[in-house]
Amino acid sequence: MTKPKTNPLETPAEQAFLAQYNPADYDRPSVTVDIVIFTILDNDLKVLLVRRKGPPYQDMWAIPGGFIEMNESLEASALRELKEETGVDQVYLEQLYTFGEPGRDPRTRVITVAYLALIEASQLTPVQAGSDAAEAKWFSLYALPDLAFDHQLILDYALQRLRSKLEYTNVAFQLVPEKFTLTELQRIYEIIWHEKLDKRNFRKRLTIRELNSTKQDGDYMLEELAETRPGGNYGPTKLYRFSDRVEKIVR
Amino acid sequence: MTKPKTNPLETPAEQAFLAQYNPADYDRPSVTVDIVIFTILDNDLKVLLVRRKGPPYQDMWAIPGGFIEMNESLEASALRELKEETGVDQVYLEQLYTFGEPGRDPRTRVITVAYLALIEASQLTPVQAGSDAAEAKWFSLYALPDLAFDHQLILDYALQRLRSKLEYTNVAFQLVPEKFTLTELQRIYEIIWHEKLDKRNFRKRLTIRELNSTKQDGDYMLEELAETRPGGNYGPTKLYRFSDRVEKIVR
DNA sequence: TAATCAAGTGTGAAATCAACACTATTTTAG
DNA sequence: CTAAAATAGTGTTGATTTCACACTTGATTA
Repeated sequence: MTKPKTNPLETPAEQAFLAQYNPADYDRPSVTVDIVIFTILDNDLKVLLVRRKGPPYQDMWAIPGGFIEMNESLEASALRELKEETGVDQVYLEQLYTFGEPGRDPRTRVITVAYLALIEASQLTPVQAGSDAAEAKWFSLYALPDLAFDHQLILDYALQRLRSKLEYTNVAFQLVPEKFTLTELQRIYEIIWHEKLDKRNFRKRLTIRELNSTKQDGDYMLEELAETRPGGNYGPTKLYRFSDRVEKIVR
Repeated sequence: MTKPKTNPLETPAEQAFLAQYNPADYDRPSVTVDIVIFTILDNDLKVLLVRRKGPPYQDMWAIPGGFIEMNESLEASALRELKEETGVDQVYLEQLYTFGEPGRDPRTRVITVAYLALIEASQLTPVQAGSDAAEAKWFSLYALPDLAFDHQLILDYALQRLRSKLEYTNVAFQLVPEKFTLTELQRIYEIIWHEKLDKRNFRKRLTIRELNSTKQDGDYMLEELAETRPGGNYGPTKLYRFSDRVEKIVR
């Protein structure tokens, strides 16, 4: 178990000795948490990037993140970073993948646990979205700058995950305001998948998934409201909402 | 970005300073890799566990694993541990999840990157499977002992992943010998899902999936052989094999 | 007030899924 | 050696799901 050496042959005595070793005695990598934060803004899928203030990769854009603290869970760490960057803390958050190639940070060995967060645009105050005090900016996923470290890889991974998750879960709900029209919901899918969907089939699938999913845990309910969109739209425009917003989807 | 402190307000000068900090200066957790190794043995789904030789959790069973080395990728680390435990190194290996709750190891902060490995029973030499030099043993997933650390949680997670992966990929191929009958393949599914499948539907789905999947990357081909099983079976027994065994499935 | 724009709604053909039973061949037991 | 037992192998039907496809209604805007 507690084998710090590659040597495959050890006497029982050696094994017992090694097993008692304190893990704190060994070389340890740094561990960071990076968060891919997606939102839908201006009819486009955007990701939040921050500009690096110092080397390495000075002035390049990067996924926000930081070192974990010793008494903090990975998820708490991700939430803390997220709050620091966006001011928001009620979001969908999911662990994505852990990247740990030895050369990925030129300074030292850094292992990063990547998270995926979805936040709804209206939760962002204009200050956070626009301010450059922290020099953070939303980028379209289809017009990205060169990224620091292996962050392009992480982003690719995140997009892939988001797309496939959209197929069999209700994560899209996290990207839509409290009240919305079905057309707005459809746009979310179209933007993320980058393809046009058929309106009638989309609505049909929604009600079918609705019925199937309701039997499960982590419920939600697509609820038709009596209200109608105040202004700015055409035709009859029913509003909907999700009565039980999903806190978190296990997988 | 490179913020080791929680203090959310920093002057630009402070930020620039922090950005230059060497990550090696900070508190670092220990990082381990744990591997959930599944195989099918005796008509049952088994996982390899090792008995702990020292505290904490002395004498309890645990998922094999160990500390990563500083110049080794996470995957290489997992492969090394796998080879040490089983002698096998040509296996399906997939990153599962990273567990990092502060209290999960009583000694110090230990973050573990869990991997899932599938190995085919015939690749195991009787020595590794039976020897207790390393005190490793295969346990049925349906008759597990109490496990050290949060390893039960990791195992639950792994089983869940395996089951769902079986639905939309061909990972089962990793658990079957070079040549096999369709009935044997079906048993793999039945054992893992813990439910009986319809023979005709199973075979039909196989050929359908076959046709669909072949268009993709990471191809495989279910190939019918002229041979027949030498002995020990009833009826006509066609043998099959996968002509291009899958190295690795991305997800 | 006429023209434009998006909302909203149903059907049929094709593919997929789920349930279901018998015959042929080999092994094993008497 | 012959009968009984065990497993291999094979299609059809009805139900469900998927996909393609077009017109009417109502609000906005010129």
